[in-house]
Amino acid sequence: MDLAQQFDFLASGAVDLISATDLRQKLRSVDAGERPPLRVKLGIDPTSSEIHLGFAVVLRKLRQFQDLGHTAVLIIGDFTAQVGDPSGKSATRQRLDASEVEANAQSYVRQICQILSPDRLEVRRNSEWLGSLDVHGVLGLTDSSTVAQILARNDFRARYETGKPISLTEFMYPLFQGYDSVMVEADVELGGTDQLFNLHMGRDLQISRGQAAQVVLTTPLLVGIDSGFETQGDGTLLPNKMSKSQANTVGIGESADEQFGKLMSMPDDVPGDPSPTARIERYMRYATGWAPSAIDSSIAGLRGGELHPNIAKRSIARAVCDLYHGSGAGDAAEAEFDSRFAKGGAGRPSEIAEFKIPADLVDGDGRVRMARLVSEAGLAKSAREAERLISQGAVRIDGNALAVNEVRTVQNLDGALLNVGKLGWARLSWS
RNA sequence: GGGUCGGUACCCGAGUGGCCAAAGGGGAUGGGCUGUAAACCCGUUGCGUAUCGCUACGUUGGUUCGAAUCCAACCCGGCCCA
Repeated sequence: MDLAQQFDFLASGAVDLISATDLRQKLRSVDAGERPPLRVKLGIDPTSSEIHLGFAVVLRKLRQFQDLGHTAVLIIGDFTAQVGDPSGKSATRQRLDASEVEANAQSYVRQICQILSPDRLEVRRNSEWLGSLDVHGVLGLTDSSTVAQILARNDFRARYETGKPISLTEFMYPLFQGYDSVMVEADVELGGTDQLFNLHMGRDLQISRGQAAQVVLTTPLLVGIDSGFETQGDGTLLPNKMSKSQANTVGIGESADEQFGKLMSMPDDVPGDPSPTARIERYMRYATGWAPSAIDSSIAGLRGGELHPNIAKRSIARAVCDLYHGSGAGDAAEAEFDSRFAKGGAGRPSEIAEFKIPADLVDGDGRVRMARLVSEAGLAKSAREAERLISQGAVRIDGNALAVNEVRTVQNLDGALLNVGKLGWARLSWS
């Protein structure tokens, strides 16, 4: 690739690029052999154990830098996770303890290797330098910014105006993230658009420490698979981004069947977006890895009515499965999906976990306490909830709804198929 | 530090001595309709070998036959003043 192509490749899909000139300049220096490949930083706070499709957007951008020979510097925010990033938050985030953070960090590194190349990858933890920062060091960070600057951020302002608490540690967060850039001497930092302020902080701190300012490149946020949204002060609707705290994620480490099912069940549209197929369009752009020309023609088809939304979703779901489980995984997941849910399908998954009936649920005459059985099998949160489900006819044994006070014995339950609602299945056994 | 308002279930929020396991909404969930989509309609939504018990309205005590509700102290948050 020549320089212009490199630039276009890296800048494609970016929301903010600060600045294009800087990036061109840096690429030119590398190309001319005047400096080593770029150090491209991406920070991730190990606040949950799963990487989802939303974060994959920026990870794949990082991969593109790797593919051009640059170095990916992945910062595991094991220190900052215990501070809590306020970005996009409307409430104070719960702080995590060190052991949770460590477990999440290890899980992250495993999953990230599904996207990043292990070559040209540098993984650092920010406790390395933040953990030993003394009061002098902290004060040195604070004098490069003002309360007004930080308070001007939308997420802080909204909380301030509605009387929600903002902790001082959250105020510090952008500084810590910026300091990471100084410590790893980042040439470029990537992030979602909600990270723009934090990324800018990195530039400011680098300049104040005599380094060249990093290039900042942000990628779009992916909406979640739910239909939720928040109404902003000016009345516009802000759909939920994909986020663990909203429980609207599709994890890259989830099974292909789960991914497929989740993607099929998401709404087509997005609150506040006029296109009735807006969500489908966004997933095409940000989750599939398709070529821009293919995406454009599919979207035209959706809008023109030649492409049915259901067909489009199937394509997206197949693409995602193929991306994270290897070519062919999408077809297999789709076949499984159809056998379960399409008309005339068996209605159940091809593989069902076995559940041994616990002895303490069986009385002297061999009768089994059904409500407890359903909850012990993990198909209801409590026996009480299981009772409700039974009364609603949602609990089936070998396909037949269980009546409220119906008596079942271990003998006739051994080997039976227990099913709750559309998704809960277990093969019972007794030994 | 002073003043003042507040802390209710997963979330938002009503309730200010018994009719309160606590209105309403969101979310979730069972079902109908469908494209396992949305919208829409109906049901459910603390736990427990259960016509009863336990836990729950910031915490701990107290008043009362009886407390989310009244009183005291304490903890936490918002706002105003310093």
